[in-house]
Parts: sequence; C-alpha cells; structure tokens
Amino acid sequence: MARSLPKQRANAILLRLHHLYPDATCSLTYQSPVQLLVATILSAQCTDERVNLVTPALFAAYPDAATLAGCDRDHLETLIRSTGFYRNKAKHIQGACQKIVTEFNGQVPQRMEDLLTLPGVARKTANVVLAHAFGILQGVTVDTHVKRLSTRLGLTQQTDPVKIERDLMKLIPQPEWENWSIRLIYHGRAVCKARKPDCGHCAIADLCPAAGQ
DNA sequence: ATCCCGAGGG
DNA sequence: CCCTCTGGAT
Repeated sequence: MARSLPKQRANAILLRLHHLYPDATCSLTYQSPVQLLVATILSAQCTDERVNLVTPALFAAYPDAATLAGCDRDHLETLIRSTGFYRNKAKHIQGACQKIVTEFNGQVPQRMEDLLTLPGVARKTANVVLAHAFGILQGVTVDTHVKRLSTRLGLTQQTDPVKIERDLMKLIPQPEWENWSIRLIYHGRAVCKARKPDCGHCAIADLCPAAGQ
C-alpha cells in the first residue's frame, strides 16, 4: 500500500486520520475574522498553545482592527513578546489592521488576492483565514507540519511550500483540503514529530514509505 | 540565503 | 548545547 498510487494513498490516509482525529479543528482561539488573522500571524514558528496564552489579554486590550491599527506599538510588542519574532509580528499585525481599516472598510477581505496584499500575510495565513473564518477553500494550508508529513508520506518531492500546495491540491478532493491540513497538523504534533517520529505507534505507517527509517 | 526571536524538549 | 514550533519579508 505504501507504494500504491499517490492519489489512492492520500485518500486512504485522509480516511484513516479522520477516524483517528474525528473532532480536529483549528486550535487557535478567536472570536472574529480579524482575531483569527492576528492569531495566525502570531503562530509563525510558535506553538498554537503559546499563541492561545497571549491572545486573551491581547484581544481584551485591542479587540478589533480599528483598535489594533491605532494601538501603541511598544505595548503591542510587550503583549505578544513570548511568541517570538515579536517586532516583526507587531509591525505586521498593526500594518495589516491599518490597511484593513483604510482600504477594506474595516473588514478582513475574503479574496486571496486581497489578503496577500496585507503585510505578514502569505498563502499559509491566507488559507487559514479563508477556510476557518469564511468557509472558503481556496487552497491547501501548508505549514511546517503539512510540509514535513506530506514529504515523508511521499506525496510531493517539492521543497517550496507553494509547489507542495499545488501537488496536494491535485491529490486531495477540494472539499477535504482543510481537513487534510488540520489532521496532518494533529498527527504531526502527536506522532509524526519532526525530531523523533513515533513510527511504532503510527496508525498510517503501512501507508508511509518513510515509516521506520 | 538570511534574518527575525522567545520558550521548551532532548 | 542543538532543534523545533500552524512563516514571511528582504
């Protein structure tokens, strides 16, 4: 099975992970599209668990795009400091919110093309916001977990996230695109870890060419 | 390719 | 010490 057609294998993996993580959802906490956008920017090179540690105080102080656009940058940096890259993240969050206020009428845009004009937003962040805030499946979210697992599973030979996304969009049925990412992220955190993958306890080891290597 | 950057695990 | 965590800009 590990050597069968990639498309067959991708769907078998999806089915298996669906049973393994039936309730998997986006694990960031938020109450609006802007809050999801901010949380996703904060999640770069940082666990979602840590993001969820800082966002309650952050959103209590600055709940929407208008307040974030006008907030004190140093205070913003202080509130998000523990997520790392805090100067860049603060600049991106404030810049994105200012643009949302001035160019998008205070609302997070629902078009990929528009989202990509926001500072700190590339395809990964845009895909997360489109899928979870608006239910729009424009592409496949490719983060560090999706990249690592898709490579180990032999579903792509690419290293560029945009090319990996193209490969996955051909292998996975469109309605399952975000389910794929969410469940690979769960499996990547719990079992198929970057450092020491636990192939002995992996439910899809028989579908994986890299299992036990 | 390099930089941003803190926190936790091994 | 080194590596990794739902990346993006230069």
